[in-house]
Amino acid sequence: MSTKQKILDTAERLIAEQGFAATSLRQIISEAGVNLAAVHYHFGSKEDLLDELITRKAEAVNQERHHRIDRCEAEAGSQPIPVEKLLAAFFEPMIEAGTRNPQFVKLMGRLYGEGLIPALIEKHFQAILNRFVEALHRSRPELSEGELLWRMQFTFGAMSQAVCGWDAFPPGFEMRKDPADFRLVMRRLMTFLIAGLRAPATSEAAEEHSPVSAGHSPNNR
Amino acid sequence: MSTKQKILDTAERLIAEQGFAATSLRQIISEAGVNLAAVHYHFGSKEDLLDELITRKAEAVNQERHHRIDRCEAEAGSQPIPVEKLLAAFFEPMIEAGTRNPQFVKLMGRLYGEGLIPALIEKHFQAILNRFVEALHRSRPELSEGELLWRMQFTFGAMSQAVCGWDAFPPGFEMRKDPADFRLVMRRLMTFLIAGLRAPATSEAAEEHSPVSAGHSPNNR
DNA sequence: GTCTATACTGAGATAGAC
DNA sequence: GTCTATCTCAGTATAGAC
Repeated sequence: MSTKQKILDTAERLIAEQGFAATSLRQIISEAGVNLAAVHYHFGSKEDLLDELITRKAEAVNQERHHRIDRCEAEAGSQPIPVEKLLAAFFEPMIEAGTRNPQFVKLMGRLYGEGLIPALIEKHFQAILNRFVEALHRSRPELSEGELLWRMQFTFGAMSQAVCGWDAFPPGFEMRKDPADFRLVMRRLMTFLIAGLRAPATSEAAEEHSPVSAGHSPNNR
Repeated sequence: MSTKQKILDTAERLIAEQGFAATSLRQIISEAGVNLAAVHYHFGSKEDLLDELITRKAEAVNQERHHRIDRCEAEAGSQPIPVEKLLAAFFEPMIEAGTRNPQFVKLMGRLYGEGLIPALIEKHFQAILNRFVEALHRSRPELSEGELLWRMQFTFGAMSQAVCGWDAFPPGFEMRKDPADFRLVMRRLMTFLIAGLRAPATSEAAEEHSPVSAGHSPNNR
């Protein structure tokens, strides 16, 4: 295996396990059995190494996402795409990738949570995110753009916690794991997100006495 | 103002703006106008400084959370607490704190996203999280413990993105901000989360062809 | 083109003078 | 309580071996 491959594989594993900031280049090169300067020869910097890691996996996932949304739009004709189909188009390619290689998806979740390197997010996900939001806008035209964007933000926040797996659980809960595998967790995530995205619009009027429970009739559950 | 106070205030501001990893002690002491060793004298380490930051604000918020859940339980008697009341009991104290001091809430959101220092999360939030999950369990007894814990995880993932504010938005979307203030965003978050937490249980049976859209009838939206 | 050795700057941490 | 000096380890840069 080439030096470059050894670095990429080791980095992917360690960053998925520990996060980006917590993983030093020296740990990576030590476990990969290569020289420190080889990293900068092949990648330029730690951040550029991360960029390569994302590129080599995310491109395929994002292409598949575009194809699935294409198909949804073809099926729907002039109708909006149902929210659950849109979510499936976005998440299933990631789930497939994660089933084959859990490390990569975990790495992506960590990066999103760490708020890492906005330029990387932009470079690799700007296009597909735009498409997702615009399709969502057609599915939920009664939502303001502001509310739509925020729901997207909530969606990816929930996702990032989901794909990080049990690692991200608060200590004390992690011992209560059930044997849920990755795909079951993803289905639970979809259940949660579909309901959240389908929720009626939040009233924009300020409400002094019940400021945070707008848009819901007070019933049980 | 005492050296200790100057360090705490400057650290809170900078960490809220930049994140924990991205904020160096040297930047903090430079802006606070104190000596580097003073940080270690007063706090011991960068991590312990963070601990103090959390302690001085989170205690009050968590106490208020306990009081609100107490009141909900008293009102509900032997009945389960409705999900939206439980969420309000958990989030409104944070929203009040964030309205008075946006920096602190933003800092907490960043920490949660960064996956920072599980021991800190455990120390400051274990008790209240347990209470939240147990009350949620009574409200949604038909959900397995696994699904319940995951929904809690999704909930806090969404929350962490929400309180970080527009800072966490992918570049390209941040320019499309509407003038949503903190309280409106929080109400949108509640709308989203209440719907997600109320969603019917996800079927645990493996489904080969529609693996991620279980628990939902295929209708529009 | 690839990789090694080594040095540079800035990070957090610590010992000890005052 | 405070500050200087110093330690180790991080990411980075470069000169040169092969």
